[in-house]
Amino acid sequence: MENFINYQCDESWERQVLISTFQSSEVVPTAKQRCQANARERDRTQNSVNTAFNTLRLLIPTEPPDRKLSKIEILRLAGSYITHLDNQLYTGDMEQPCLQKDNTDKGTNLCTFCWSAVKKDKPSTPARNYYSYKPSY
DNA sequence: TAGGCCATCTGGTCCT
DNA sequence: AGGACCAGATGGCCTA
Repeated sequence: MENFINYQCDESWERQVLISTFQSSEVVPTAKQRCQANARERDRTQNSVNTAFNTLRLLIPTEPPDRKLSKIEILRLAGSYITHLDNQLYTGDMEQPCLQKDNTDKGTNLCTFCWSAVKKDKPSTPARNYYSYKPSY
């Protein structure tokens, strides 16, 4: 019969708790390393991934500015916003709303950020009034 | 209550 | 060998 020690992470998930003792020299480090890896992965997700999402979120203009966005919304809107800025950079006209091809490739639509500026009925400065959020990507 | 979103765990792969 | 990164699975929470 194999012998091993049965560990579980404690309630704070920071350390191993000895549940029961058996005999096996192989299982012990594996369980401890697993909890350590879990902790590293939590830290990476919270401190690295989520911080990156939060940083990116701050660069996306919305109305209201603190509007809650999901992660997929952040990614999609960031892409749309980059396209919007690229269009304005390409035309060199910050006053003229930029156009984007729609998904069906059958025509063009006003881009999300210019659309938002128009919707706010402040056409004089569209480049600075794209803070409304329309959930179309 | 179903669906969306998220945090966490887990095992695999890659890198140092 | 150990850590970083990644993707899949799972369960909890929230909202329409």
